[in-house]
Amino acid sequence: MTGAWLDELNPAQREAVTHTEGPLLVIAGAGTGKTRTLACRVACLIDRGVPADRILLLTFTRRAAAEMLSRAGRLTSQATAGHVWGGTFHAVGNRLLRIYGEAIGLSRDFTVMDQGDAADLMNLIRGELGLAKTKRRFPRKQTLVAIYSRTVNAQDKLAATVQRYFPWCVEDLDGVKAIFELYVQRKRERNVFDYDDLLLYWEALCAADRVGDAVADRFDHILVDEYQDTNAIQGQIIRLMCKRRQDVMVVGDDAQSIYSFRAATIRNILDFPELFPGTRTVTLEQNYRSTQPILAASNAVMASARERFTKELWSDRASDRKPVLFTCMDEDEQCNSVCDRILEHLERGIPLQRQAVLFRAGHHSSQLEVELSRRNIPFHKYGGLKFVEAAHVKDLLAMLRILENPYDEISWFRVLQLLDGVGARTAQRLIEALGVRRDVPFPGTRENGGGPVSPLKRLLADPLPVPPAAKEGFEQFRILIRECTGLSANGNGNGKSGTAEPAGLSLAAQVERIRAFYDPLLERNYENPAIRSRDIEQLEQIALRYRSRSRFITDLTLDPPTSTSDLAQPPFLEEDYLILSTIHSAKGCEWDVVHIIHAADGMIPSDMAVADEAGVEEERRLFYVAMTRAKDRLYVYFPLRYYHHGARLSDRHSYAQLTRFLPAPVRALFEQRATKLVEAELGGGRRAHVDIHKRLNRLWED
DNA sequence: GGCATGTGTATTTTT
DNA sequence: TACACATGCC
Repeated sequence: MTGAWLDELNPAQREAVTHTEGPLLVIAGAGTGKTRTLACRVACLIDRGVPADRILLLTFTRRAAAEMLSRAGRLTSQATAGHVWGGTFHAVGNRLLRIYGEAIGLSRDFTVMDQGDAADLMNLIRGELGLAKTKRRFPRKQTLVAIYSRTVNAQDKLAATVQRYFPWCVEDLDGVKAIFELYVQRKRERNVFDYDDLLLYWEALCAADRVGDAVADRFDHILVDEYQDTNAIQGQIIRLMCKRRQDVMVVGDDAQSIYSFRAATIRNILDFPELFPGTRTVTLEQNYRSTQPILAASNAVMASARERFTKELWSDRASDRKPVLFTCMDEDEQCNSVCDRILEHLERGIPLQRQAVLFRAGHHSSQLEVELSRRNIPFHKYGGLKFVEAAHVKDLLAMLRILENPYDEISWFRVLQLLDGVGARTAQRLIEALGVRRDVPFPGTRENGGGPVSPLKRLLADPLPVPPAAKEGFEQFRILIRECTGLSANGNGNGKSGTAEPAGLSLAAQVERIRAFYDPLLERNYENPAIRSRDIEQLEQIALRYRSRSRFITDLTLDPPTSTSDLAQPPFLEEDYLILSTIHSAKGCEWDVVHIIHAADGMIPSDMAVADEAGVEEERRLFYVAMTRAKDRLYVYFPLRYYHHGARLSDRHSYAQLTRFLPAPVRALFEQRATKLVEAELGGGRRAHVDIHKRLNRLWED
C-alpha cells in the first residue's frame, strides 16, 4: 500500500506523512517540502482507506489545492484523489452553506459579492445616511470595507479596531457604526453574502445544535496549509470542525506570516498545541530550494526579527554565488538593469518562466512593464488589478447576478445605470418599484405560498417609473430579461411556473445574449471598447465550461482569474513569459532566478506600515518571503533616487535609503554591485570599487 | 434629473 | 492614477 515515494522523504517529513491519529502541527520553514508533505499525507490517508471525500484540505488559494491534489493523485493507486474537498476557507464555506445552510435559516441561492461590491453597498448606504456631505471628509468606501472586514475577521470590537488600525477615522466612528448596521441588514434582506459572511456563517453552522455535528462529522481528516495566515474566525472554525474527532493537521511557518492586514494572527499556530491537547509537533528544517548563500542571507534578515520560533534552515545546495545587491541611479536604471539581467539569464538557458520580479505593491512594477513591452519581453503579472475588477466584467456579472438572485440590489443598481438615460436617482426609484428592497430577513420561501413577486416578473409586467429619455434602452433590457429567463409578460414561466429556477436559456446562451445587448452600451460607456469586448468574449468562453449559472458566478467571485492572460487559450500558454508578482501573491512559489525591486525604505518596508513595530516586523517577514523564493540566483535592486510623482519635466527628486532590513552585517553576505552611472556620480570617475562602496555605505548609515 | 467636466486628494498587500 | 465631489449645461 505504501509507495516507494515514502523512502524519498526525510525523517521529519515521513513522520508527518505517516502520523496516524490526533492533532498534528507541522512547522515548515520556507522551501522545506511542505507541499510535498501535504500531498503525500493525502495520498497516504487514501491508501489507508480513508474515503477521499471525507478528507478536507484547506489551502490559501485554489491553485495550491489543485496542485497538491494532482500530486496526491499521482502517488496513490486509488483514482479518487479528485474527490477530496480542497479549496480556500471561503470556497469551502460557500459549498457547505449551500448544502447545510437551510438548517440555520439561510436560503440556498444566495449570491456572493466581492470586495468591490461590498464597497459599493457601503457607498450606497453612506449616501442614504447623508454622511457623504459632512464638513470633514468621510472615510472612503474601500476604507469602510477594510474596517468592517478587519473587525469581523479578528472578532474584535469596532472601536478598538478603528483606534488601533484606522486612527484617522476615529472621529467618524458613529457614522461608521450606523453604516455597518444597515450594511449587515441589507445583505440579509437581499440574500447576498460578502467574503466575511462565508466564514461567519460557516462558524455559525458549526456552532448550531444538530447541524453543527452533521457538518463536523462530514470529514474524517482535516488538513490546513499556511496556518500562520489564518485569522480568528478561521481558527475557531477549525476548532469547531474538530469537536468530534481531532484528526487535524495544520502546517505553517511563523516567519512567513504576511497577512495580518486580513486579521491573520500568529496566535493560531502558536496556541495550537494548547488548544489541541496531545498535539504532535514536527519541524521541517532542511531547505531543498535555495542555495546555501541565498539561505544565509535570508536567515540573516530574519535573525534580527523580534520574536520567532527558533529554527535554523539549512541547505546542502552549495554555491559560490552570493546574492547580488544592485545599486542603480534611479527607477529608470533599475528597469534597465533588471531587463539586462533577465536577458542575460535567458541567453544562458534560463527560460523567462523560471524567473520572477517581485515587489511590494502592485503599482511598483508599472514602469518596468513599460520597459518590458518596449523590449518585447512577454510577461504575466500576478496581483494588482484583476480581471473581474474591470468595470465591464463587473457589468456582465451583475446582469447574471440579478438573474440568479433578483434581490441583489447592488447588481440592479449597477445594471440599471448602464441604460441610456438612467442615473443614480432613476435607478433607485426603479429598484424601489421593482420590490428589490424588502424588510424580510432570510428570504427562504419565494413566490410559492404567496411570497413576494419576483422583481424580474415585475420588471416584465408592472408599469414602471421610466423617464422618457430611458424608454428605449429600457425596452431592450426588458426583452433581454424575458429571453434569458423564459418568463413572459404576464408573469408566467413557459415551463414549470412559480419556481426559482426559470425555464430560460442555457448559461452560455444567456451570456451570449447579454453580450449582444451589452456591446453597444460598452461603446457608449467606456473607452477602448474593443479590448473590453474581447474580455467579454473570453468570459463567454469560460461560461461554456459551466452548466450552472450559480457555480459560474460564484467561482468567478471566489477564485477569480489572476489576470487576463489566465484566460488565454493553449497556444498562448506555450509561449515563454516572465513572472511579475507582488510578494503576497508569490507566496508558496519558487523560481530559479528572483529579482526583488525597490529595496528602499518606504517601499519595503512600506511607508504605511512603519507606524508601529508589528508593522515593521511583518514587512521584514515579507522581505524574507521574497528572498526565499529564489532557488539559484537572487538579485536585490536599490534605486538611489526617486523622482517626485507627476513631474515629467521637472527633475525634483529625493535620495532614498536602502531598506533597513539590509544593515551592514547582512550586506556582507551579498555581492555589491552598482551601475556605471552610480559609480560615476558617487566616485567622480573611475575610482576603485572599494572607494565607491565606502561612499555608498555612508549614504546608507542613517 | 442626468451627465460631462473639472478639481483636489490620497494609506501598500487578498479571499 | 483613480476616485470623490462640485459645477454647469442639456
